[in-house]
Amino acid sequence: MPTKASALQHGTYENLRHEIARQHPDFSDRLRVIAEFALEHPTEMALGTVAEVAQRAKVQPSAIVRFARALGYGGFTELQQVFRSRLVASVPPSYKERITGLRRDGRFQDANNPQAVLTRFASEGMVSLESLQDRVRQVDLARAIELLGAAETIYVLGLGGSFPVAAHLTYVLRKLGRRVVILDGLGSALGDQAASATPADALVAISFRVYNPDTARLFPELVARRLPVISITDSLLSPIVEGASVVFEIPDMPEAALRTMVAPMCLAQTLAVGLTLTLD
Amino acid sequence: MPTKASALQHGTYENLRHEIARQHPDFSDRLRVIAEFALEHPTEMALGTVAEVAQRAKVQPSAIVRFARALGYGGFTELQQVFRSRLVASVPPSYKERITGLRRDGRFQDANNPQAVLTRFASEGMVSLESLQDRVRQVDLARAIELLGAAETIYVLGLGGSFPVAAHLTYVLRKLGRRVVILDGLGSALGDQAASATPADALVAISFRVYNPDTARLFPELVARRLPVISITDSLLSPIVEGASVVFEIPDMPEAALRTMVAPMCLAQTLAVGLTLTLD
DNA sequence: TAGTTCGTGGAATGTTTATTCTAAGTCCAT
DNA sequence: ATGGACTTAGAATAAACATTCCACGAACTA
Repeated sequence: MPTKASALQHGTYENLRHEIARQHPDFSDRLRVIAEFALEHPTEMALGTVAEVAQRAKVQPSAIVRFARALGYGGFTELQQVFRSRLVASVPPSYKERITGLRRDGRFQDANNPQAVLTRFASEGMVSLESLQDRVRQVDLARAIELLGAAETIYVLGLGGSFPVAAHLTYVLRKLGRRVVILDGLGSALGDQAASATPADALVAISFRVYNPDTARLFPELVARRLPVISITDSLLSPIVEGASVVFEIPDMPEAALRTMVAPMCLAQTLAVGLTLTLD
Repeated sequence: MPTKASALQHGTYENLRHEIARQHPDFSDRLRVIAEFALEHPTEMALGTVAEVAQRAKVQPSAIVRFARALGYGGFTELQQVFRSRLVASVPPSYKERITGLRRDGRFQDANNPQAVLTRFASEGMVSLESLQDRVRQVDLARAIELLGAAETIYVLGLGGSFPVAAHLTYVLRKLGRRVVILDGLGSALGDQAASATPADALVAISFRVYNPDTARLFPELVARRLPVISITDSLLSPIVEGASVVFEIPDMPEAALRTMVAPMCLAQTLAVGLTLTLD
C-alpha cells in the first residue's frame, strides 16, 4: 500500500513541512498531535531518539514510527534525516553571516527589489522601537496608565493612517475587560459617537502627519468637555497636543520611506497591558 | 598533573575547538588525525555514528572513543552533544537567544513596572522583525506582489486581533491608488461584502491564533471561487493556508506575553509598497 | 638486545534504539 | 445493541550502536 508516493521524492525540509500540513486534516488523533509537534519542534525531531520525541510529544514511541510511515518514509530514521538536513543547511558558512548582517543594516542593494523593501521597513521598525524605549518617560507612562485606570469608559480616537493603532488598542483593551468606544466615524457619526463622553472617562488620541482633519476637529471639542486626554503623536505642534494631560511624542525618522506604525502599535499595547498589570 | 581537567568544564562548542587545538600537538598519530577531522567536519561529528565518523576519518571506531576520552569526556556520545549544540545554536539566528539575553540583563525584571512592559514589547517587536527578515523568502514576496499587481480589486480579510493589520494594508494600498475592499463584517455583511469577488481579483487573508471563526468560515468560500490568495498567518496548520497561492508564515515567539502585530504590519506595508515599486 | 611502555586494530560485549506485533479500545453505521 | 473498520498502547523483538577488551607491534630505554 504505497499510500503517499509524493512524499517519497525525499524533498527538502520545506517540502516536508508542507506535506505534513497538507495531510494534517486526514490524520488520526495521535498522528495529528505528532504533526503539530513536529512542525513546532523541528530541532527535537532532528536530534532526539524515538523515545525522547515520544515523551516530549506525549505519545507512544510506536505512534512516532507510524507517523513516519504515514508520510511515506520507511521509518523514523528516514524521516529524521530530513529534519537533520535543516540543521545542516542552517549552519552559516561564516561568510553568509556577514551578508545577512549587511542586509539587516538596510543600506545594501537597490530598493526595487521587494526583499530590499522588506529589509528597509523591518530595519526602520527596529530603529523606531529602539528609540521608543529611550524616549518614553517613566512618569508619562505611569500617569497615562493612572488616567486609563480611573476612566469609566475609554474613548479611542485614531483616523486615517492611525486607525490601525486605534483598532489594536481597542482590541487589546476590550480583551482585558475595559469598556472602550472607538471613534471611527462610521456613518459619519463621529460627533455623535463621542457625545456621551464625560470627565469621568478618558480619551486616547492618535494622530500623525498628515493630520486627519476629522481628528483635528473633534479633539478640541473633547478637551473642552474636560476629558483627561492621552495623546500619541509625532510632534508637539500637532493638533492633538494642546489640552492633553499626557503626550507621547514619537517623531518620524528623518528619511523614512513611509510612516511606520510599529512604534505606536507597541506603545498602545504597552498602555493596555500596563494598565492591567499595575492595578493588582 | 591534571592536564585534561580544563576540558571537563563541558563548555560550549567554541571552548571545545580551542581545547582540541591546544592538545593537538600532544596527541598520538591517530588522535591527531581525528582532531583535524573533528575541527574540519563538525557537522559530521554531530550527526554521524561512531562507525560512520571512523570510516570518514579513516580510523578505527575505537580510536574515536579514545579521542573523546582523551578530551575528558565519558565517551563519544558525550562529546557529540557538544557538536550538536553548535547545530541547534545556529538555527534560530537570534530570536529566543536574544530574549533570554535580555532577560539576563535584568531588563525584564519586575513586569509590574510599566517601563519594563514597554521594554519587553519593544524587544519582542525587534526580535520578530529580525526573524521576519530571515524567514520571508524572496520568491514568495515576488509572487505575492505579482498576484496583487494582476488583481483588479484587492480584497483584504483580517478580523479580530488581525483587523489592525488589515486596516493598515487597506489604507496604504488605497493611498497608492489601488482598488481595495476590506472585509470587515460591518453590519454582519461579511458574505455580501465578498460577493462580487472574481478570479480576476485577489485576496489577502490575515489570521493568527486564536483564529477568528468568521475568517475561517469565509476563507474557503473565497478559495472555492478561485481567487488568488495570499495568506499571512502563524502556522501552516491555520485555517487560511489550504488553497492559498502564497503563504507567509510568521510564527509567534515561544514565550511572548501577547501576540505582537509588529511583524505582520511590516510585511503588509512591504507588500503594498513593493507592489508600486516593481511595476515601473 | 631484552625489557618496558604506549598506541593500535579488530573482534566481543552489553546496552540502547527503532521497529513490529497483538490485544484492547474507540468510533460509526446499521 | 452489534458488527466491523480503524486506532492505539505497550510489550516483544531484532537491529544498530557505543564501548570495552586484549593481543600485537612499534618505539623507546637500559
